[in-house]
Amino acid sequence: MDIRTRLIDTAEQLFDRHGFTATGMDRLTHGAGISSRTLYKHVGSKNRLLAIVLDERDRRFMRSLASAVSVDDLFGALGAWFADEGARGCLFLRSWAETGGEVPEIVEAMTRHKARLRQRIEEIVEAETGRRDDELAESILLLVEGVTHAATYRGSATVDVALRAARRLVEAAMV
Amino acid sequence: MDIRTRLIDTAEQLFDRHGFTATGMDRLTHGAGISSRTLYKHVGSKNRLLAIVLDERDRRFMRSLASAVSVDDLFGALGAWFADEGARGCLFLRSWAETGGEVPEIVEAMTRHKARLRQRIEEIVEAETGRRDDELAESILLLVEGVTHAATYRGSATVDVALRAARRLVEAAMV
DNA sequence: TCCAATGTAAAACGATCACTTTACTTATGC
DNA sequence: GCATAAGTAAAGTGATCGTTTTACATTGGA
Repeated sequence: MDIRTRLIDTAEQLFDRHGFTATGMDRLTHGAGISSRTLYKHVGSKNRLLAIVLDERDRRFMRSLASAVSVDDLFGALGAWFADEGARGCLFLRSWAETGGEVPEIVEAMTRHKARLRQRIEEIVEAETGRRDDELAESILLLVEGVTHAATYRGSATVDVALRAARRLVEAAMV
Repeated sequence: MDIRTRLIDTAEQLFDRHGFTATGMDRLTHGAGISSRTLYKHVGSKNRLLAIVLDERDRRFMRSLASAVSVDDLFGALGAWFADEGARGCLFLRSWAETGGEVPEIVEAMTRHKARLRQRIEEIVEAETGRRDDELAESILLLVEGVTHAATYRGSATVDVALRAARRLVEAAMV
């Protein structure tokens, strides 16, 4: 496995499980099995490493939603994501908050991800209902954001609740 | 103003705006205008300070929901909270995640708060519909959690979207 | 009046932070 | 076959971390 990939995977896990600031560079180098010199050659700084981690996570997350054409698909994919990766809240928002919104590259990574997510939901809603519906898309976004955070303390059954609520909102918007 | 109150208020603002780990003890002592010796006499440790901050925030938050008997009241109170305090995501979940779920007193403060929130929503739903409805309450919780986090990047108009979605779910549950 | 409590300022604690540097080894490609 | 690139281990950078301690000032109640 490529050094850079190994580093980014390790960093994503450590940042997600223990927090960004709480994760020291030595934990990262030991975890990835590389020297600190190599780490800095590859990613330049801790902040930049986080930005790269977030971009990579965004790509992987969006890939998991790639084939979704209904809210059933959407929440199915979310449930699979939580089962695979765990549910500890949105890493993008957590990274943004932990750095006080003061690190531009992290603000941008968060903003990019959220814009893509919103766009993807818009597409799914259009595929499901046959027309654009901003209000419905925004409501579904709220349920997605809600289940992402509620699943951390109420467990994965919350995904089913979110799906049923989404279905109700779709039905209500169809008439 | 009481020293302890001043300390807790200062800590809540700094933790919320800049993150828990990123906030050093010197920022806290300077912010509250006290010596580090006094800080430690009063709260014992940084982790304990955070736990106290969270408990105090929970009391204040619950007080802001005290008179709510409908989803209109609920999301009205939420909108007022965001307007007063800003919207940077749930401080309880953020604190829990930043400390990796490894600090018992913070895990407990988060758990207590979420249990109270869930209970309060259950009561509001019962007041609105005239009967207990776990599924509806859980859906409203998802919208509350959703708007808490989506408002950080989509602004306060999201509160209205959440309210309209909640009304739809209430209507759908009434028939 | 004097003891105890409560506060301050400031230094010291050892640990750890992100990051750089030095000195050396190991591959790779022309 | 030899320069170049890419890696290692490990020491060192100065700053900052959370916390404790020392030495001293102020104050309120028995």
